[in-house]
Amino acid sequence: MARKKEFDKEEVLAKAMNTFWRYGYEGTSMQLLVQSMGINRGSLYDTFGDKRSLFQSAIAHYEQTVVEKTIAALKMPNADQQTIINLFQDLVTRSVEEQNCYGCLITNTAIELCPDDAETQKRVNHNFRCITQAFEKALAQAEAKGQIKSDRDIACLASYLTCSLQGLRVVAKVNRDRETLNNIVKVILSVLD
Amino acid sequence: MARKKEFDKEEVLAKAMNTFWRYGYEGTSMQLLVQSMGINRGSLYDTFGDKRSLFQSAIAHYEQTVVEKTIAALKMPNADQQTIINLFQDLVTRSVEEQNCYGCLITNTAIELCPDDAETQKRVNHNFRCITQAFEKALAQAEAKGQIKSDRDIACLASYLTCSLQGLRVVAKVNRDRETLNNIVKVILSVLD
DNA sequence: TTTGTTTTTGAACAATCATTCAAGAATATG
DNA sequence: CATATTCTTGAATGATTGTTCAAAAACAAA
Repeated sequence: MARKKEFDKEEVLAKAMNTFWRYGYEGTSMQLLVQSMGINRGSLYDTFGDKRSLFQSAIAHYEQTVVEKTIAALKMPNADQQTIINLFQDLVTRSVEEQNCYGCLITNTAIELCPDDAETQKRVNHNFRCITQAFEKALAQAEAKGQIKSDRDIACLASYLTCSLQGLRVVAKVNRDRETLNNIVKVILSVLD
Repeated sequence: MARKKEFDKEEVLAKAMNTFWRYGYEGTSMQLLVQSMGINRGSLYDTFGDKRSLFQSAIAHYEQTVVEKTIAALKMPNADQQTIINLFQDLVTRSVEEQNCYGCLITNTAIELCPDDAETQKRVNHNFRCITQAFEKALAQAEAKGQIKSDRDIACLASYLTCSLQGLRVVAKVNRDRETLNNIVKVILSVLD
């Protein structure tokens, strides 16, 4: 009964996500978004609301795609200690090899907008809990397999791994030397022995 | 032979530092700086140059004051394992108790401006190395006292502690629950046993 | 084809951005 | 006191900020 949208909503949202990922919230102007998303100003506001709303949508999309993909292996029934090791080693590899290393959108957002923006803080917090829970699942299975001593507190270990992940993302922003990052990961993971 | 400055340069620089600390680089406008520093626009530009220059000065001042104060204990001749433990526990206490918790200016800057801004990246990198070196010194003395096994690689442990510090600052931005942070610190420090 | 609805378009908005500059005020030296 | 130098002041700059809106275009149903 009316005109059709000329663009795919999810597709342009992914582009907005990448722009925010690259330049941060304050560093991304609506003009830049118009260019990177490839749609008109009006269409942008009509579809996604104002800048803040678009950013929230972009974060949500990041959680559903990038984060979900990263922790998918941890949620598998066969996840164990090796899965955790792989996750950290993959992060090092990606940090070193990818030319455009923007870090993690969630980490970046935590630093830039929290704790001033309560809604965003809630979102980031929820995301950290999701990651921690995924670690818990893998850790529990690792313990069942006898890879981890049964007297260890799995919840604490999981929070620790999430924290270590954030630390690595900060360090990798300024130092992308493979050996340095590998050495750090070795020590991080030595806790699991 | 001329008029005197009506303000103390270091004093107003400290105010600028606090503003950047609170709002980030992009989030801080020159208007806000004029207000928070309490000097006129012209005086600001005349004394500190443009926004970017002022920011560099502010970071340098942060390193010389806040960071230096934090790692001073690690550099003492009697520094050892307990000194490291205290540093992490103090960070938790401050994160939980201080109403205005802006995190660490260096961490915030690493996330916001690196790796796009090469000069800033260099500066942050240098700062991380300073912290790591301070950890190394304390670790070496801890090893000499027999608090740490002699087969551990102290350089790796030091990089790891710096990384963990960054991770904690990210987590503390969104979760200021004392127990959670304490549990993470316990695991972080368990590496030193 | 006409009508009703939605999307696209691009100009326009006021507000804020970083930066500049000329004029006035203050101080130290001659 | 006169002069030279520096600092302060506040208005003004043009560019960019996020946001709005009316008109044109496209489509589906009548």
